[in-house]
Amino acid sequence: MSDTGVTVKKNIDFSEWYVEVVLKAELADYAPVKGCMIIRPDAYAVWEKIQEVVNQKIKATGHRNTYFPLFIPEAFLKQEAEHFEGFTPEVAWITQGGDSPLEEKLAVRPTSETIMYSMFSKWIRSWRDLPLKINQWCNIVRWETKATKLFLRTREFLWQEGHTAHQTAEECEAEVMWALNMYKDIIENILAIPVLIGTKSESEKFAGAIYTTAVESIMPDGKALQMGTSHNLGQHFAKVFDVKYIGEDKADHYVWQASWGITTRLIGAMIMVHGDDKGLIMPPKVAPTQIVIVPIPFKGQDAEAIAAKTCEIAETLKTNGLSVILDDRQEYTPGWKFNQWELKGIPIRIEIGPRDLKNSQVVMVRRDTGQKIFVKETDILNTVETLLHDIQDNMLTKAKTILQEKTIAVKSYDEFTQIVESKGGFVKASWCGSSECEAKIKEETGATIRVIPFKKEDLQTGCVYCGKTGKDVVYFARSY
RNA sequence: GGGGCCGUCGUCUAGCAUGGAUUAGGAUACAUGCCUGGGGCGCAUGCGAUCCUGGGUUCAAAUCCCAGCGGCCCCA
Repeated sequence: MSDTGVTVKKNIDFSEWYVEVVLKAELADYAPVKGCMIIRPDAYAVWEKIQEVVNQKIKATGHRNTYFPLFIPEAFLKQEAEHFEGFTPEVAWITQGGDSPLEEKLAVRPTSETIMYSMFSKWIRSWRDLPLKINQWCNIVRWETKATKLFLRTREFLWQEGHTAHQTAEECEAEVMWALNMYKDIIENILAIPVLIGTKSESEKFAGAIYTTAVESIMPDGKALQMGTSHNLGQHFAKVFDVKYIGEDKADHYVWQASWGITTRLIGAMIMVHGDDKGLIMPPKVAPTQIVIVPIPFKGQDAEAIAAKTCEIAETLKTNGLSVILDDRQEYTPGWKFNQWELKGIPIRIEIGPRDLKNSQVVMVRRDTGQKIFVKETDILNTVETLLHDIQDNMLTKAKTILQEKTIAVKSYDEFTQIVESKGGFVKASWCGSSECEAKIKEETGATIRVIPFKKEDLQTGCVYCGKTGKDVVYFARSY
């Protein structure tokens, strides 16, 4: 047994498991610069798949892609006080160009609200220019000081940021919810990760927003992970960047704005939620390779027939739009290849050996359950398509069970701390709405409010911390 | 923010306590040839190391000391 495979069990040492899967499945690597990562082809392909789906959804609703500069003048960031205060601890600055110091230092964008809206004020003149709905795919930098965690916490990462301007508060609010639901849909249906949605508390909201909505999920170690955010910026930025339009009523009005984003973090979530002791498990809808075909050749004339058959099947699958690898490498044994492709998380493996040739069949093995199925040659295409759907469904179902198991409603603070400190997960509790209680809970347990759900609930108890009338039932958790 | 652990061929690691002779050793990977092939196959040969970086101590440093860089874990 070599150490090319994962050497620790997911439920024994989760952190180590995660590092090994990421490195050994060749998803990413540490860069020579602290806090930075290299996204390798298999992971980048997942990102491209996410981009494809997001692009399709945002374009269908009239958003267009753009590109804004990486550098933001200091004055812009300072324009909106709360925004500046929120981001300044983790902004990277450029203070010198070539040999000469800059007169005004430039921020490496931590997010693009300010530079974008400075342009919005130039572009928006009349109500006919609205809504303005743009998006950009880019890298951003947030100068983290904590330990690097590939995909989850790096100083530079990739994301998508949508920015819109509207005539009315209602329309803006609808945009915020539209983006949030789009994220929920993609994350659940493409990445097979079930999520909670809701708003963030005052202390957790985006710096400069009126309110922030978020998509949150729970990881197998009981920590929550924010999967995407959609902010209602109201008119805060419009007022400081002077983004105004002349309305049908001939009067000047400030626009209402929304911004929303998802990041390459999603890939980290996918790895954590779905992987097992053998390595990665890719949801079929994002898998760069959906099927791997492994010939089982024996010496003698069968070998050629098997090779021909595997080629033929690979071609058929490819022409039907499936992504296939035919692993006909001579230097590895079938068993070795099985392990390798399982590590990489390919959803379906097809084996073809002499026995199968004789019986006009193939062996299919699904990555999520390990189940072996004998399939008649004539049924291959149908079975593959059914299986891919089943695997996708099964992965979501499994993940939903985990989410359920890891969501526990509590009525007392004792119960609360006990759960947060033992198994973690989402702890559902009443909260009076005060940021003092929220801060105390964070200080004492490390748990923060992940979301305040849109659907009001009543646990029939007062605030889990102070006992006063519960305003909302919210989800707490320690988080990444 | 606080504490701890770690860094030696591509990878995993021995050596470090008690400084010098192991030529810095092994495994794995890689290359070549043969052999194998339904769960990490075997044999042979070969290639492969600024012992993380910089300084210090010493006749002598992978080994001891200091600083830095990078990674991991725990606590808040």
